[in-house]
Amino acid sequence: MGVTKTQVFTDKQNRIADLAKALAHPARIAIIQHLLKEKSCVCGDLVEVLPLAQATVSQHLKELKNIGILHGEINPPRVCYCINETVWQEAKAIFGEIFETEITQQCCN
Amino acid sequence: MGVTKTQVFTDKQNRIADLAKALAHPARIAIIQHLLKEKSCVCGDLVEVLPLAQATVSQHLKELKNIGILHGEINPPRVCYCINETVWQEAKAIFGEIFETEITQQCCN
DNA sequence: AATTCTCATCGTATATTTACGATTGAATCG
DNA sequence: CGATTCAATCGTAAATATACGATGAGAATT
Repeated sequence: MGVTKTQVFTDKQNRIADLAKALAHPARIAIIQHLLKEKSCVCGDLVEVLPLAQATVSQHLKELKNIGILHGEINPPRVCYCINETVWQEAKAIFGEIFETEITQQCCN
Repeated sequence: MGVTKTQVFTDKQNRIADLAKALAHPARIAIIQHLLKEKSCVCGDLVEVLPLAQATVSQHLKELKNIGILHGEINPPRVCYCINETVWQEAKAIFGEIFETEITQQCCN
């Protein structure tokens, strides 16, 4: 995309947007769903589950790691991924806060 | 970005990703927050609130309209925007479902 | 009819995203 | 040591996103 003018928004707005961006791809949703459901969280398993090349899966994992949602643990010769509970709770709270708002106003009357 | 291979993912995974993508920019978060908080939802008000050009705001509004989160009501010479409660509830349910999952497994032990 | 107001759209420059093959790095196995 | 395995990274092509000035469309006002 182009350059997002992050500096003109609040830290919180930027954080919400970043967390949402991490969820803004079906492959990453699939990765998260898999990690929530299965015990196995080895990278190779994800490559089998997802119909994407290994390099692409690795790239998606990197994004999820960068935002903090996942962390990987090297367990040679494999790498085990799991959800970072702290960030997961943060995301849960942030989205929960947004959606808890009741839509009171009937706009445009 | 590149081409997302949407056809290899489930409809639900794609829908979640699309809704997340709508939230994946601080300007759109700011727009939604404003619409949740204020009564006024006229486009011009948003242009004043956001430190972005009118064309840019209009573009963000269009994206939120496309995904269904907002709808606009022409009220000459203004356009009044409001949150589409149906889609809002859908998003609330979808994200709620994801985050309600308990993280049981202590991965990589 | 001309002006003004509000907002959408066009055109465009630039940056980022997605995807994949190829390669590299690290560690185990034979 | 050489071969193999697993995963990250590199390099790259193509598509998409962001931002903004300029222009266009529609309606009310002067």
